[in-house]
Amino acid sequence: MSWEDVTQQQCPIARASAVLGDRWSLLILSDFFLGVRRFDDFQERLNIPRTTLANRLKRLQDHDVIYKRAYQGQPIRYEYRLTQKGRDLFPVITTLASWGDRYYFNESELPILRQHKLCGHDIQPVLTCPECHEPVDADSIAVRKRPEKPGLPTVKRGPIVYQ
Amino acid sequence: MSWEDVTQQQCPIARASAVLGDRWSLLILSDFFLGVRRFDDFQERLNIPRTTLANRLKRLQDHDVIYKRAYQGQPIRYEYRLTQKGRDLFPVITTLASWGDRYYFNESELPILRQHKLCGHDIQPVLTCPECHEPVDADSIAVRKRPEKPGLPTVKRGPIVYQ
DNA sequence: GAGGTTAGTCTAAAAAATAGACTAAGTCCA
DNA sequence: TGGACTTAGTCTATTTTTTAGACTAACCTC
Repeated sequence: MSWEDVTQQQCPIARASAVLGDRWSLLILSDFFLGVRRFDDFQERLNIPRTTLANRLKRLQDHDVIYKRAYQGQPIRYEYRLTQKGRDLFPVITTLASWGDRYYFNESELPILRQHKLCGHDIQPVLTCPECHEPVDADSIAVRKRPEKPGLPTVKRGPIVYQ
Repeated sequence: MSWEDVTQQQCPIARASAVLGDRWSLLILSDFFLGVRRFDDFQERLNIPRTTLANRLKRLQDHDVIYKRAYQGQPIRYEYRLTQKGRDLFPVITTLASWGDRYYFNESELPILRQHKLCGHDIQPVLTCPECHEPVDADSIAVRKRPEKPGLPTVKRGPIVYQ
């Protein structure tokens, strides 16, 4: 099975990995959420090779996560912006940043602070249930395969239990 | 700047990318949360090259995300388990799965369903503010650099604004 | 002792990432 | 009119990483 085949599996993480599964994409996305839009700014901030950056921005465009937009003419110059699909990666980047903050920095030494505009607190957002509003973690979720349906592809990678 | 240097930056996403920034790690983690523990199970489910899988499991161990545990003697065989640090990646995998679900599958065709044990609903968890309990997205967060402090390294990649 | 199981390692080939020079198309300055 | 600057890339040769697939170790069961 080629990597292309893997990414076409019946698995949302496989689809997401086709877009974000490499050294740089999460870092590039994180810079987008910090306001970065231009090729040279990404390149200098991340110290990413120019060829690699061009390839990544191309792939993010191909997957409709960002789009290219002229910000001046004469000479025409383009910048990159998040699409709605791209903006919807905010929870992924935020939870990853929280994890990195927790395990690689002391609380008083966090490099970036995130303030909730509504209530004014500096926060690390938490995952909650949209129905009962309780916090959610690995132990509070039961995972199962979608039932097989005629006409739909088989789900191969379901939950497993040993013994 | 080498990749090793990038990953030592004052940035939680850079640290996290040192662990998870590649084709396979998010998929491997996602399988861990589905209960997978053994080398051959990961290998068969993901169709990952055995060499690559061995390298990834090694790296996840080096970063204290998983640990190796004997599950039988004669012949002794090892399985892999998530550490607390690994279990704390649940919000990352879950939000990524939600994003993949939203953009790559119809609602009635989601491959994996997640039920909140407490209230019984099938859910896609949402990100909320731990202080005021309101949902949080990119627009509701204001980001800033930690103020420079003597004795602490400079934060180089802060938010930027054009014009 | 033949064949099976599990968790890897080994090797050569293919693919991807990298550093760094270069290009295009305009600007601004003198 | 020419030289230096800006920005968003491309080009090329080299290095690094990934890959496929055969092989190994150590013990089991028949």
